[in-house]
Amino acid sequence: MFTIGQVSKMFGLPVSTLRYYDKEGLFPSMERQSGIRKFSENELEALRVIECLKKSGLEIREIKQYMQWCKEGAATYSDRKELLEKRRQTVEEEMERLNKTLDMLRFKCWYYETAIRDGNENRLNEMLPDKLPPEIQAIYNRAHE
Amino acid sequence: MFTIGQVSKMFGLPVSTLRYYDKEGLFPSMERQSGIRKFSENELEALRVIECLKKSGLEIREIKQYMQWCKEGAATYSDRKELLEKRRQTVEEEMERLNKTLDMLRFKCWYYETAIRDGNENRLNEMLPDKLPPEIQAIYNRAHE
DNA sequence: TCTTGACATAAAGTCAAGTTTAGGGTTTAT
DNA sequence: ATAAACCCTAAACTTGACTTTATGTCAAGA
Repeated sequence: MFTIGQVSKMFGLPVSTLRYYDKEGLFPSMERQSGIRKFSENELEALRVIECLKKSGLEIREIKQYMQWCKEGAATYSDRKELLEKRRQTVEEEMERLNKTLDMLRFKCWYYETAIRDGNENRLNEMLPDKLPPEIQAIYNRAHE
Repeated sequence: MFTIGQVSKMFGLPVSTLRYYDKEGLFPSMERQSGIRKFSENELEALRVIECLKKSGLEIREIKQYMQWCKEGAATYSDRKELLEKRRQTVEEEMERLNKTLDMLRFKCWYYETAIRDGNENRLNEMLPDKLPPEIQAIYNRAHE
C-alpha cells in the first residue's frame, strides 16, 4: 500500500495529476483510510495501463470506462478486448502515418544538406519532382503517397 | 491560384482552420487580391509541410518560425535543417515508444482472449509475470521495459 | 507549542488549437 | 431585387488535460 506522494515519485507524475485521475474515476476500486488514498498493486497496474492507453490516444473518459469494466469482472471481458483491439488497430495505423512523416522529414533533411552545399535551390528545383537520386526519389515518393 | 474554399476541399481542412493558420503567420508570403486570399503552389506546399510538421509534434508557433525562415531565403538553410533533424529524431523516438505501447496492447488482447476462453483470470494470474507462453512472454517483457 | 510536511477538497485558471458567432462585403442565378 | 454562395474580420467560445490557489486537517520533530 502506497500513499499518493510515493506513487507520484514512482511514476514521475505530479500528485495533482494522480488526484485528477482519481476524481475522473480512473481508480474505481481505490480504498481510503480516514480520507487518505491507499494505492495498492491494483492501482499501480491501473496506472501502467493508463499510461499505455493515453499514449495510444484514448481520452480520459474512455479510460474511465475501461477501468469501470475492470471493476465489474468477467462479464466485461469482451468489451475490454474489443476496446483494446480497436486501440491496437489505431496505433498500427498511426505508426504507418508516422513512417510517412518520417520519410518527409528525411527527404527535407537531404534537401537542405544539398541546398547548403550548393548555396541555393536551383539544382534541387531542376531535380524535382522526379529526377532525384534513386534512393532519395524512393523516400520522396513514399512521403508524397 | 486558389481560393480558401478550394484549398479547404483539396486538403479536407475547414476554412476556419486555414484562416487560423494564416492569422498565426503560417503563410508569410501569401498574397491577396482586394482582400481575398490567393493560395499559390507555394502555399499548397507549405500546407503539406504543415501537416507533416504537425504530425511530428511541432507546435504552431514553431511551424511559423520555420515558414518565416523559408521566406528569408538561403541564409536560413542550416536553421531549417537543424529543426528538421531534431524533428526526425523526436519522431524516431516516438515510434519506439509506440512500439512498446503496441506490445502492451497486443499482450492485453491475448490476455482477454484467454480470459474469455477460461471464463476467469485464475490461470492467467498463475502464469504472470514469468510463466507465460514463450511468444507472449516476449511481448509482455518488451511491453514492461 | 509551533512549524513543517504530507494529506485532503473545491473551484478557478491555463494552454494549444482550433471553432463559432456576429458583423459585413461582393458576385451570380432566378 | 433578392436570395444564395462565396469571401472577410474581430472576438468570444470550446475542449481536454491538467495545474494552481485557497483553505483546512493531522502527525512528527525541534
